[in-house]
Amino acid sequence: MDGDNETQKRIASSDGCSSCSFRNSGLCAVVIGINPGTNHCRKIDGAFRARQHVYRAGEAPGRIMVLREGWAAKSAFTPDGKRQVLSILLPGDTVGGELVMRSEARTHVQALTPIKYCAFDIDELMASSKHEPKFVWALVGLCSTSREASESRLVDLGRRNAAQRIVSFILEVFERLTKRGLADGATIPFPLRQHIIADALGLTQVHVSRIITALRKRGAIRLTGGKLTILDMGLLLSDV
Amino acid sequence: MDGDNETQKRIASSDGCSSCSFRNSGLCAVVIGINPGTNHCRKIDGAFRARQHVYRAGEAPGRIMVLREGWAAKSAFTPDGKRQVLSILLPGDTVGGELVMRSEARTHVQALTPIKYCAFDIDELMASSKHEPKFVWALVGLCSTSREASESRLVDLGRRNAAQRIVSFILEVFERLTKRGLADGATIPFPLRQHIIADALGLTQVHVSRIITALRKRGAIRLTGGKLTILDMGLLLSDV
DNA sequence: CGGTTGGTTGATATTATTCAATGGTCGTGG
DNA sequence: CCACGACCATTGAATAATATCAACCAACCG
Repeated sequence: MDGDNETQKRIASSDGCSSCSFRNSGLCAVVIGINPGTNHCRKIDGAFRARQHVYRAGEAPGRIMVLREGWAAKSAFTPDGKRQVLSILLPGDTVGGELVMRSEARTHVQALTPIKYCAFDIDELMASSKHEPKFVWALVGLCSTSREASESRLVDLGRRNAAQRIVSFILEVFERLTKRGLADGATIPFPLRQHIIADALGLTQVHVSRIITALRKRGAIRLTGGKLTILDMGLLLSDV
Repeated sequence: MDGDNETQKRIASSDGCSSCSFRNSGLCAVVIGINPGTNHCRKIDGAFRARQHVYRAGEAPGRIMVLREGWAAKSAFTPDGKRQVLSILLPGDTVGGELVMRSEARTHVQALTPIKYCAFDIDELMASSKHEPKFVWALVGLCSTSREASESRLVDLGRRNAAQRIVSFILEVFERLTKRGLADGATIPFPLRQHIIADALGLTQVHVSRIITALRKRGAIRLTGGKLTILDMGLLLSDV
């Protein structure tokens, strides 16, 4: 589908955590809490270029990652090659939480922009934390959050039309970025191609184009140069 | 939407577990393992009639249940009242696992047939098991399984047509029942109304009717009297 | 400069919905 | 036993939503 060659550069920086804005949230907070001291838990920093695969279905990456910068998409493919994007991964998101339960990935994760991540070795993590209820609860939290996200996407795909899906998709991304402090008022970074949005929402790129054009003409949003601004929330919600 | 009156009968049978076919699987096995002895963990047996709500979004049922008999559906509703069935619950399934993370339900669970269940009080369960890694891992397992199910449904809704969705839905149910020993060869109980199937797959009841009719005419399945038989797996898969 | 990627637009085709009518099944009460 | 109502399934015709096909444009990059 796209010939990338898995050449992520790995930087052996033993602790970028102190400067990381996600050190106090999600998985990182728990891991750092459980393995205190300077060298909480061995990890590897790394990066991928836009469009590279982080891992593919069937692979066993053996590590769980936290996105530090950039966006990625987790997707599944039908036997006849159609793609369904299961979730959009934003900075601060955990990638590969599923690998704790089954070492072999069933989904593909692909970088949508250049990304930087930090990775924990699953075996080590399990060895040191398997019996730590705090750690396991963190996994429950991660899984539960992403299940809720899948379920609300399910409602979108099953029972809402194209315009409603796109609006609720935009709002979801908007809120997630805002919570992480990555929004600038009503403006968020929005590097997604229409094709990805289409594959996330069960639509075609052409149809996504039409609807986004309509939203723009209506004056509900501005979307240029990888930035999206919500100009009028009322108008945006007018057909949801 | 439907005037039911929550009149579940509660039978104070302190231990139906010894005769329960699900005592060695899923949540029950873990709870029994953690709280050994005759009275492993206080629980309540109960029943609902077909169509009754087990709980509604916004309620805090305060207990987690295991379905012993009968089928149920977990659904969400859009603001304009459309229903999306998130999952079909079969005998042996855990109902309300989500309530461990947030006490207030965000989904509705409704009995599709008369059901019997057995319920654990969440507070008690948490008090005795919160720090038991085995218990928490069981939650990870439950959540993870249902997330995978949501995700594969997501692929159906996003990227497959009506016929493909219906076939894969039938096969999913077939496999789940078979795993639990509730199938009789190629025949399974199938008490689902077309309207429920439609709401699970993002279709209309009318369209479900057409497609099932087509599957019957083609000789792929037999479906009468609440029983479904797969007559020809090849034919069934011919448009998937 | 030419190739590639991403986006827009129009014409047309397909898929699924909506509306509407009809018949079957099942339980309940006379 | 039959009549009744509630629920469920089937079918046809008309319509709406979305996909497909195809052309074109703009931006970007080596």
